[in-house]
Amino acid sequence: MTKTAGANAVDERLFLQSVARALDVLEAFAQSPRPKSLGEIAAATGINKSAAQRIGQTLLARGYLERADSGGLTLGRKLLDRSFDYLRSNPLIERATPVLMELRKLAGERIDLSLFDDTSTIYAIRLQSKRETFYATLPGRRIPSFLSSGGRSCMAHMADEAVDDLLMRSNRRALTPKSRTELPQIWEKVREARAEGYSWAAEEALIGEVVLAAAVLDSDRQPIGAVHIAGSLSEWSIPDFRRRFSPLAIEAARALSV
Amino acid sequence: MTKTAGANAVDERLFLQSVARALDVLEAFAQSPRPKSLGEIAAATGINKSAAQRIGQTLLARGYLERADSGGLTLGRKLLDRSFDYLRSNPLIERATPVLMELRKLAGERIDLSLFDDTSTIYAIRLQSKRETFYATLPGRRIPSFLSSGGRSCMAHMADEAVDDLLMRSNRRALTPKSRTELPQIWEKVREARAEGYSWAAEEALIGEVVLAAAVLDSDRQPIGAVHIAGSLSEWSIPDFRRRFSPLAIEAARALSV
DNA sequence: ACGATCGTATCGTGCGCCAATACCTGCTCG
DNA sequence: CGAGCAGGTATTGGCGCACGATACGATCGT
Repeated sequence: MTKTAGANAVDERLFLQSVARALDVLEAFAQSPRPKSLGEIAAATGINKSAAQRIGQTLLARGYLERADSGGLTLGRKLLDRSFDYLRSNPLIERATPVLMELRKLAGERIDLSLFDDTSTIYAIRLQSKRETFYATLPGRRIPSFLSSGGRSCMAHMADEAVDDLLMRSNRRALTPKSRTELPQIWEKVREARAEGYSWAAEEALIGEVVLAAAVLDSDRQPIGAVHIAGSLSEWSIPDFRRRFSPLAIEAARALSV
Repeated sequence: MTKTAGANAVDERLFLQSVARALDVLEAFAQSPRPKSLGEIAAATGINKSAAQRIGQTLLARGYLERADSGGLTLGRKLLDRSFDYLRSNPLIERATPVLMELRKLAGERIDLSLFDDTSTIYAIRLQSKRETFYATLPGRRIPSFLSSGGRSCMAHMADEAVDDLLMRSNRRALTPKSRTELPQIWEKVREARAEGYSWAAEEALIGEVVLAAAVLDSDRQPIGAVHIAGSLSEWSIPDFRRRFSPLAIEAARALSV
């Protein structure tokens, strides 16, 4: 449970305990999304049963929790509304959508837009390819920045110290046997991304998958996200894939920058 | 702002005011997703500036709000995590994903999975078609049940009185000139859906679009969602579209039921 | 029949939140 | 140039909301 410390710290006296607890309850489902009883919620969040009851009832009344068939509580549909509002509110996503649709038509492969969020990277928009058979590539998924091509392409636009700092704070756990977890290996990819203008990764997050990504920059030239193109190694060699799609990703990312 | 009244009412004494207010703040962005100042938030939610400040700081610290460039507050990326958790937690979505992917490969048109939520219908999964050019079809979008093919296909599985009740509670505002807003017109479509096993709608939500949908039922034979297939009227005549895709939608919905 | 665990309900107390207020800063006016 | 406004930030005393212990009936599995 990273506390999002430092970046946006807040005066303790302005911090609402009950609101934070309510968020704790919702976040408790991140670890295991199964329905939970009041007792489980209390245990998972470290609050007592009474508080869990009150928070549960409140979130239930508002639709952020729902009764499960089992009698327990599950996450509620209202959460989708809030994430919809977020997607609408983000100007990058608004202007990215048509560009990404066009890109997918052109490339014919899966296109993702990821948002750079420090040590992790969030897939915000996912446009499946025609022959996609991989399991649930849901929007909202987070991937560690250090092993995603999108994260590395963003790091390529950061100062060396900032990259080092990010990598030090990352929990560098491998997702596949091919995941690069050692600092020199990752730095090598970051430098490559700086030279080439994009980054690529083969089977570092998912076996059989090759991805390349180019960073999207804001008006201060800071990376805010990346455009990904993902394909299957059963259909492409890595050199062919890079040669064919890297110009497309770079061009799309450039169009979305600033 | 429907209050989700009745369905899950709650003892007032267990209702946490500050949690509800925090949710009010997040929901305030639904009306207009632009960044808001503390004053705007206070005005939009009916709380005073002090409370808005405290709630804002708390949600900011947790990542559910972020500072906008302008200095105001916007929705935060953390909202995407919660909606991701919801999607993972919903068993229908889990088992639907591979089926829908297969369906899209087969149909070649846009596929949606919607969740039936009383007077409105939420698009939970959206698989774009190759030639999709329509503007941003984001997941989490809500459409009134009465004019969506998915909503009507769900109504077809409800008792007459329940349908009447739902329609009476709906705000039957047209989205396009072709939207059916009068009760007899809607009932006609519901009866048609009962007879055919699916429902269709042409240009009732979006000009140039034809959609058909079949309901997904739970173990109690209650409708919980629908499988949609959407195409463009520039490519299909309505009879051709119905003839070709209705069996696919019905079959997929049946596979997902129970 | 039983203990365990579920959700629900009650209640007195304490402290966490309330709202008013003041402060500082950067605007945009006249 | 200074008044005026709206922005975010910080402080405070007092009230009332939320706290947590506790108890209740229902439903399980044994």
